[in-house]
Amino acid sequence: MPTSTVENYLKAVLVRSADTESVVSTGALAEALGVTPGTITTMVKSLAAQGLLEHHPREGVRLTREGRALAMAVVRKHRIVETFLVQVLKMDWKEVHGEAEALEHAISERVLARLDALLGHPASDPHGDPIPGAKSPQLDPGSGQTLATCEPQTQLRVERILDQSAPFLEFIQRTGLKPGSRVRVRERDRASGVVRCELRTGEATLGLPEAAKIEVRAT
Amino acid sequence: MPTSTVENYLKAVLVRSADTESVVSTGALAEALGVTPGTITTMVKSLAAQGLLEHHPREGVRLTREGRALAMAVVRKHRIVETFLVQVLKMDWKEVHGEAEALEHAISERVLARLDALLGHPASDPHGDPIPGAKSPQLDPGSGQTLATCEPQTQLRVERILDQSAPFLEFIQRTGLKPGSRVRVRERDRASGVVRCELRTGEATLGLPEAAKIEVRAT
DNA sequence: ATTTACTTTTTGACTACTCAAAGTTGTCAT
DNA sequence: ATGACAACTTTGAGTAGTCAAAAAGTAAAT
Ligand SMILES: [Mn+2]
Ligand SMILES: [Mn+2]
Ligand SMILES: [Mn+2]
Ligand SMILES: [Mn+2]
Repeated sequence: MPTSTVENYLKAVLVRSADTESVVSTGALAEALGVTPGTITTMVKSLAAQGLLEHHPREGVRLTREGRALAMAVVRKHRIVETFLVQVLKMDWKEVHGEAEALEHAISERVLARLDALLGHPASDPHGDPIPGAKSPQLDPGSGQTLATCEPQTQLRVERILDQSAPFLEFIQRTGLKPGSRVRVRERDRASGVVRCELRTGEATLGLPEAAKIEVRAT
Repeated sequence: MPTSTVENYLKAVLVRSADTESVVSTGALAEALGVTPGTITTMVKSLAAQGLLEHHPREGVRLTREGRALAMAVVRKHRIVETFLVQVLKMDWKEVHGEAEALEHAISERVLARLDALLGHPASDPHGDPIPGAKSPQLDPGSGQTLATCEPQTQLRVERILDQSAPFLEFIQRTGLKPGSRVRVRERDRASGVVRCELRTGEATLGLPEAAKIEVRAT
């Protein structure tokens, strides 16, 4: 069985890989995992020796099929656990990430299947991130549209929150925006970078960089 | 934060300590934890250095207040998780122990409190083992009566299953006996060691050693 | 073609946990 | 007392994961 360290490393590579071709730099992994660059190099060589990824020295790292499958299973656990914590245990969706970070390594396939059934086989987690299927292990296409790039005045639905840092989740919680919310961009000022949105419960004002972190889809 | 290894060691000491006075032998711990005796000696010295237990060389080991509190918290998590797995996820009560063995180290106090509330603050787990309270951290008094020692012909209630090995759980599952079951001992043959019990759904026959592993209380 | 700055890798060291095998010690039967 | 034996501890070694600091490579700026 892979250790939780190994699972965390592979997951970090997965969520930072745009496509199957691209490599992820060791520096980015060091940053993401909160360890020194030397540690990444050491670990990456060990993971490569185990056939979980390819190390292209001074270039970066790419998952093998096996490594990707393992990482995807971890992501699936993480997102189902988050969904459970929010929907069943009624926890705040801005505090579940940390809990899931530990639980994703302790949940067996058997328990996972039960949770998934209890939740009605959800397609996305509380942040709007897609849950890779049990059999169809594929990751997010993503509409690519955000509040910063969408057509103004059209009816939109918030799909997912791209930035899941604590301060940003805190911020949008106050605006009332969350996955599933209906919104329409009222006005977007190129110069000042202000985006004003109308939503069911009132109005929200955010800056352009913030608007870019909220993925939407036309309805 | 203590590692899960430390938590498992302390828990193993706790559940093998009759009272606060008695010591647990390192050999018993090696057996229980599935490691060599030398490993226990090494770890025990390290735990003693951390103030979690006292090591009396060649005698045994005793938890400190701090070590006992930590171990009790782990037992509480273990038993609440088991209860959750059975009551909410409808898992088989003979397969939840292994799952809880891992989850007990990954559940935060916050999640624990939510689970506890969801379950209605249960007093005992699916095997009948008492759940130490959040504030009143105390462990099982236990009636001490078993199907092997109780008064025959009286109305009894199964309190807990003392032997939780897979084969025994498998066995009593077939008999229909489980915590909460009503039973009456019909006949107990000293010579052959056969104990015949009457229960709601029929009759169960077990050997004396098996009967000793089922704790009951008069109703 | 050098220099500079930045990233990545290497090296040496340390903690936590574990085992196999050798060494001790306490107890109990002679 | 004297062994003999079982239980326990010590020793030496190995894996996994980590860091600090030194070394090496890359690429852009001069
Ligand atoms: Mn994790
Ligand atoms: Mn999420
Ligand atoms: Mn455990
Ligand atoms: Mn139990």
